[in-house]
Amino acid sequence: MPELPEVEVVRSGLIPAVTGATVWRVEVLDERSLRRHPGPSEDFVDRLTGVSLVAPSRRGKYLWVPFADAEEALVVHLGMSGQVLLRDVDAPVAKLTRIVMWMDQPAHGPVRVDFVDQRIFGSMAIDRLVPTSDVAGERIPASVAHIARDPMDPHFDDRQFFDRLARRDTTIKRALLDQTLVSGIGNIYADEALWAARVHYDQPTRALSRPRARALLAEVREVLGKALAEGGTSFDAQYVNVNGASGYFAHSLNAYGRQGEPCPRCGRPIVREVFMNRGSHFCPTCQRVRVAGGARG
DNA sequence: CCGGACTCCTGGTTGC
DNA sequence: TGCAACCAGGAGTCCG
Repeated sequence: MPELPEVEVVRSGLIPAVTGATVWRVEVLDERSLRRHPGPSEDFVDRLTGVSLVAPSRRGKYLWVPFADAEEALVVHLGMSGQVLLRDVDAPVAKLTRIVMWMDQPAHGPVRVDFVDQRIFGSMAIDRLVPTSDVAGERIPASVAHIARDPMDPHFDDRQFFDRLARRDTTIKRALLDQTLVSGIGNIYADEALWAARVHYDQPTRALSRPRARALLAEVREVLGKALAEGGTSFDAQYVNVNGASGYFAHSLNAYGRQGEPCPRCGRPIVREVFMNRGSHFCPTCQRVRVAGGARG
C-alpha cells in the first residue's frame, strides 16, 4: 500500500527522467486505469502526446507532473498496487502494465515510463491546475485540491490540524486516514504512529489531549521520515519501484502485520482487529482508549 | 457532520 | 492436484 514515503520515492525517482522531457507516444493498454480521467482514452492520449513536462509534485499520496504550459498536469495515484517503472524504450512490457509512455529527456535521452497496477485501484488522469487556497503562486490539480497538506509539507499548519481534530466527533485512526484532514497516511503508517504514541485506534479525538495529539503528530512525522530515509537508501535510480508493505519498509514495522508477535515495547502479543474494513494492529497493553479526565477503556 | 455499506480489482493464499 | 472462496484495502459515492 503505497503511502507518502513510497509515493515520494517515486516522485524523486521520476525527476531526472521526466523533467524537461517531451512525450512522443502514449499507449493505453487498459482503460480502467483511466477511471479518473474525464474522457475517453483517445482524449488522454491526444492531450499527453507532444507535451513537455516539468518537475513532478506531490501532495499526500497524489503525484502529478505539470505540463510546461502550467495549465494542466498528468495526475497519478498508485492506489493499492500501482508502480511507475522507468524502462529502456524497447524493453519488454511487463505483465499488468496498464499505460505506457515514451518520452525524450534532453540529458537522459529516450525513456519509457510504464504504469503497472495489479489491482487497478490506481489511476492516471489529465487535469487542470488551479491555485491553492493558502499559498500564493502555488498550483494543484483541481481533483487534488480537497486533499489536505501532508505532515512533511513545510506549509502544513500544526495548530489548524489540532483544532480541526479537536472539533471532530470521530476517532483517531479514522481521522489519521481522512486525507482531507491530514494526507499521506495509510493503514500501515497509521498503525505504526499510533503504536509509537501509545494511542488506541478507536480513541475519540475529542478526548485526546493537546499534548498527546502533539506527540502523535510527532510520531507520524518520525515514522514517515524513517520510511523516507530507508526508501531513499534502497532506491535505484534506474528503476522506480514501489511494493508497499512487502517492499523495503517492511522490516522496520513494530505493529503492522505483527499480530501474535510480542510488542517490541512490553512483550505482550500484538492484536489485529478489523476496523473500517481493514486490519488494525495494536498492543492492547500499551494502547488503551482514554476518556476525558482519566485513563481507562 | 458522521459513519457504514458498497464499489472498483486480481494475485496469492487457504480450505476442502 | 484442482478449484473455489477468501483476503488485502485507498478513495469516492451514496444513503440513513
